[in-house]
Amino acid sequence: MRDEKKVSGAVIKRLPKYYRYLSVLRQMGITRVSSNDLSKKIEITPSQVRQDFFNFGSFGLQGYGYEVEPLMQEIGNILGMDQINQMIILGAGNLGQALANHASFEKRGFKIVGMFDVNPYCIGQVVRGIEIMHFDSLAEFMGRHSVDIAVITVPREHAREAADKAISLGIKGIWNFASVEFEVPKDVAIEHIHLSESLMALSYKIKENRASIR
Amino acid sequence: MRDEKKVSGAVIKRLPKYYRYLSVLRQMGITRVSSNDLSKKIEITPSQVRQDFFNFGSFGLQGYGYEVEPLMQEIGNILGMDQINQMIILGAGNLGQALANHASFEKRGFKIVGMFDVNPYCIGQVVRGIEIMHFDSLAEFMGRHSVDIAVITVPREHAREAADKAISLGIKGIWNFASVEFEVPKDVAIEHIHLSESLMALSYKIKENRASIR
DNA sequence: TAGATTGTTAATCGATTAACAATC
DNA sequence: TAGATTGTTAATCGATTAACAATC
Repeated sequence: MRDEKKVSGAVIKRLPKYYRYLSVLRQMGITRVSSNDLSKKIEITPSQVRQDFFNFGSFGLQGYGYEVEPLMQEIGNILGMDQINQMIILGAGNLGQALANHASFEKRGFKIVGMFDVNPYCIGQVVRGIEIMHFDSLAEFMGRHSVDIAVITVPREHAREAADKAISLGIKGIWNFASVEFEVPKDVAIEHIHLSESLMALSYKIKENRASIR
Repeated sequence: MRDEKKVSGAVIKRLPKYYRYLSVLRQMGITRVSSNDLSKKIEITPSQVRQDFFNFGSFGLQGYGYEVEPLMQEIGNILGMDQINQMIILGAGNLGQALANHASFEKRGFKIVGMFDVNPYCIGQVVRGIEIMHFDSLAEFMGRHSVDIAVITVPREHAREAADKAISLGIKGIWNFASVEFEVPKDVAIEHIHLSESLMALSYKIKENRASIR
């Protein structure tokens, strides 16, 4: 890994795309790929593919291209797919349960180990083998388990509180679905899924398309 | 609106953030805000706030700042919040139902008018007042209703098929939750929510944090 | 070897930031 | 009027693209 200079967010956002497409190629039995092939699928230039990889080392062979399997492995390692991330879901409502049922996360090494809520109605229910526990037992649970990621699917007004609690208990990353932005300590990673922002951007694009037709 | 030159995606992504923060200010009864105030909350520079608005016109008053209410109105209009977008949900599984239950979309003018699936078990069920219909009746339904947006929450392998169907029936925008990327005609807008990509980016950040601690 | 394609440096482009005149 | 803050142009920075030598 080229040390020191930090890799830009734009590059990181593309890595999973490479990873996904490489897994498709592998499934198709294709063992070799060029930066040109990759670039077409991800809709960027071949230059950028090579520039992106260059941030982390050299994974190809001049005059030949890249071996699919080892390249996928390398990118996977960069992304941390070589280790399992244990997750808890804070907020076992519709969205929380939908995420718990999303089998493909587990295939990628993201394992849900607990779900928490305050609603007495859903506590004790079992979703995909995971029992929904009361939020009050979170501290005790995290004492017994090594949890890496907290998924925040509680209502907006409780999001910060849930995140703060998880952080104080030593969480490493937060995957936030509540439409609030909050600050976290530098050593806690955070990714936001802002559904309504995405929807508003879509609305903008639709409006723009309508305007350009007229 | 400054015509001709297309507004960059980065700007569009920030508009909903301004909009959201303005709605918070309004709720707090604050009527006036400066680019400096706004910039602190969105974590950008005051320059960028003004530059962003400059793409669309001038909404402020020199020496004074911006009136919260009218500014929010303007940004809302740019984003198309002045009209209602009718949505259908294709795929009434956990995620589809979670989105249907997400009340805040409707407050922003995104109205779910139908849900579709192929699973006989869920067809006929009613979620938040919306009956789940069979996918086969989609064409007939869209003939009777004016639908703007299709939300794709079917499994990955059926995503393209569902999108193609909706496009052929005249959909204006696609909100895609399936982890596949597909091409759509230029006059169809699309926004992707790539959950596993976000999760992988989170994994990267966590790994990076761990590395920098050592 | 000849052809191909990477790794890597240099050039370009676009987005962000700075500066400041306009003006409330 | 004096002070403040926008609107807008110019400077800077970073990311993307191009180019090409290295080399398989």
